[in-house]
Order: sequence, then C-alpha cells, then structure tokens
Amino acid sequence: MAPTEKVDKRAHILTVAEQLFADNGFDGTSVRDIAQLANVNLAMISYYFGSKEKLLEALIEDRAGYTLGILEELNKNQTLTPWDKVDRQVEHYVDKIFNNYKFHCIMSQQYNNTRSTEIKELIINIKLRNLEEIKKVITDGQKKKVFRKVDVELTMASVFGTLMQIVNSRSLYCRLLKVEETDDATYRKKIAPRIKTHLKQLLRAHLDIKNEE
Amino acid sequence: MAPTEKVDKRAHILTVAEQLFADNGFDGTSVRDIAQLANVNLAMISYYFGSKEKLLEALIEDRAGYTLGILEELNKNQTLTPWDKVDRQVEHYVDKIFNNYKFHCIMSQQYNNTRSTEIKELIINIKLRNLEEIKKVITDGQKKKVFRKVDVELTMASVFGTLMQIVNSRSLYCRLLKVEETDDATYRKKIAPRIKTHLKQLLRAHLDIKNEE
DNA sequence: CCCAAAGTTAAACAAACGTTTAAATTAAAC
DNA sequence: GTTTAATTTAAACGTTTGTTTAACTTTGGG
Repeated sequence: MAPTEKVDKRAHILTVAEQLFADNGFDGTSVRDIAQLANVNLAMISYYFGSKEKLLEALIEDRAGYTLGILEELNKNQTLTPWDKVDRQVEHYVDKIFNNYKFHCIMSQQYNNTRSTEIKELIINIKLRNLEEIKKVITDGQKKKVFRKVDVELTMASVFGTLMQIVNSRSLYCRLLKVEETDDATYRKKIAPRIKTHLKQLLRAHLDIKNEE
Repeated sequence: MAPTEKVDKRAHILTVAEQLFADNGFDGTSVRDIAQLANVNLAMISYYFGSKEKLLEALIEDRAGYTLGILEELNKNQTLTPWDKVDRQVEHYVDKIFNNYKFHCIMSQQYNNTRSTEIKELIINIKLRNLEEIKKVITDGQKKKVFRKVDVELTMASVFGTLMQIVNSRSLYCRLLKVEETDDATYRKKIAPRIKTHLKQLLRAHLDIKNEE
C-alpha cells in the first residue's frame, strides 16, 4: 500500500462510506461494499467504528462541524448591510452544499429513515443550529427596516429547499435545465452561479420593504 | 376477516407498503414487515406483485396518476388571470402533497437510492410532467406582461423545494415552527395554510413585473 | 356435484447481512 | 532483542433477507 494511503485509513473508510451511503442509501450499502471499495478488510470497520451505525454517526459528526463557523463569522461583521449579508450567505451556502452534496444527501435520507433516535437528534440539532444563524440575518434586516415582514422560518425553508431540490434530484434537473449530465465539477460550474443569481433575485423581491402589502 | 377488508387485499398491501417504505425506506423494509403489518401471508406479496421491487413499481404507478389531471384542467380555464392561476396551483399543490406526503417521501428517497433504472425513469417522468404543467402558468403570465423575467425552472424548484422541506423534515419544522408534534391531521391543519400564504406572498413579489430590475 | 382456476398457507431455499473470533503480522517501548 | 500492544487477516457465527415450493383451501361455472 502506498504511504499516502496509509496515513489515515479511518478517514479513507469514511470517504468511501459517504459515497456509498449517498448513492445507495444506508440500508442499501453493506459493510462488505464499503470494505471492498475502500480496499480494507471487512473486520476493520468494526475495529475502527464498532458497528455500521456507529460509522454513520462518526461520518455525520466529522462532516457537520464544517459549516457553522463561517456563518457565525459572517454575522459578526457589523459593517455589512442586511442585503450584503443575504448575498454573502447565499454565496456561501450554495458553495458549501455543492462541496459536500453527498453528505447532504445522506442527511436528508437518514433524517427520514433512520431507526436510531440518537442519529435523528444529531441531524436535527445540526440543521437547527445552521438555520438559527440564517434567521439572525433576516430578523436583523427587519429591525433595521430594510426587510419587510415575512414568514422567516418558511423563507429559510424556501432557500434551503431550493438548494436541496437541485442537489438531491440531479439528473432530473439536468434534464429540466437542459444541461448534459457529466461529472460533478461541470454540473456545479454550470448550475451554481445560476442558483446564486436566482436565490438573490428571489430574496431581493421577497424581502424588500418596498414590496410591503 | 371482515368482508370490507376482503374487498381488495392488493390495495391493502400497497397502503401498508407505502407507510413502511416512507417510514423506514425501501431497503429498510422487509417483505416480512409488510406481510405482518398487512396481516397477509408472506408469499402473497410475490403472488400479487412478483417481487419486492415490482411492488414498489406498482405503488408508484398507482399513486402517480392522481395529480396531473387537476393541473391540466386548471390551465385550460382561460378566464383566470395569471395571478389567479398561480394562487390556485399553490392551493392545489400544497393540499395534494399533504394528502399523500408518504408517497412523496418515497419518491424523494427512491429517486436517489434505487438501483433500478426503470423506477428512476418512472419517477423522473412523473415529476417532469408535473413541472411542465406549472411551467405553462409562469410562461403564460410572462407573455401577458404580468410576470417579469425570472428563472422559470429554478422558480419551480423553489416552490417544490419549499414544500418538500416541510413534509420531508416534519419533526425538524415542528420544532422550528414551534408546533407540537402530534398526528398528521393537526400538523397539516396548522401548517398548510401558513405555507399557502407564504408561497403566494413569495411568488407575488418574485413574479410581479413591477419588480423588474 | 365436480373440477379447474384462483387464492392461501407453512416450510424451505440459497444468498447476503452485521458482527465476532482467534490467529497472524506489524509497530512501538524498553 | 524481547515483550507488549496495536493492527490486520481469513474464517466462521447466527440472523435476516427475497423468493420459491408444494400442498392445501376456497371459489365459481358447467
């Protein structure tokens, strides 16, 4: 085995598991599938993680920390106008979700189907923390009389929902958006800017206090 | 067995399978689970459907036809203004998806995880047909100079995505929207009107030609 | 009443599943 | 160099999986 691979076999298993879980689902992936694709012995998964379910927990915990920090930092910057903050959060969120869309596929699917209460709570808390950070931006803009009165929670659901639609149903939107289905990178390159523009335009109209009814 | 149950055992199996697939996923549900909850012999599922995967196909085909007709009818009504059509489609769509949210959960999850190309194509075609019908309403309003120029496909993704967020991540949004988590009916009663209001408001601002940049 | 078709059953099938074992190998500490 | 711990391995464990079998009961038409 090459020395570069040897460095962290645990991380390598996580990456392989992430891909398989995203493609075939948790129950649709066997530990033998993971072991084979990762080129490790079957027993190593129990050895490192204890069980298949613990492996999923480890995966979620590993990937979850990635986001929150950037969002919080964005909010602390007091010089930005509410509109600037919205634009930047859209930029950041679209990039982030495209970067680990496989993980977000797992989050969506596992949220619904897992029988483990711990995993479900884990996922809910991660999502809630992220949503709270976005919520601050909108309520802040409302206090400053820049944004109108809207349903804040459902506005977040619309932003997040738009994104999840695109990444979760890729080949559907490839056909709908008339983009040929190739690799991840080109899909992202073509779609990500378009989503950013759309979400900014959507939020600008939706939040603008001039559109108050 | 009561004569009412006897009427259509096949339909009963489909209903039970729909619930279990939605709750535990396709791979997370065994044919024995279905047989037990439906109170039928294990072999009856092969007898009626041929296989577990054929059962899923039968379920999708059975549930899919339900929607399209109403959407088409709505579009033919020429007396309605584009705004009326938007409002009515929102009303209809929200109600429809709440009515069979379990089925839509299965559609979302299976779209991503199935290894069967036929099922994937089946789901894509159902969704594309539905989306085409919505698209007509928006492009019609644009032709009549009532709606501004927007990204039509992504606007649909936003509407559909908002809804899927709410029905797919129920207990998350129960907590976020501060609604206690009880049965389906009360959840729907409290949330559905709120979603309708939000989506109409969102689309009104987003589509209005007066907000043209 | 009979008999072929449809429906239903318990039992069995091989394959795949997650996990464990106990022996073998490698690494690190002294 | 020896010893202890960590890593890796092939094999096996007992379940559960989807599906099939072959016998049994029910049904409806002639």
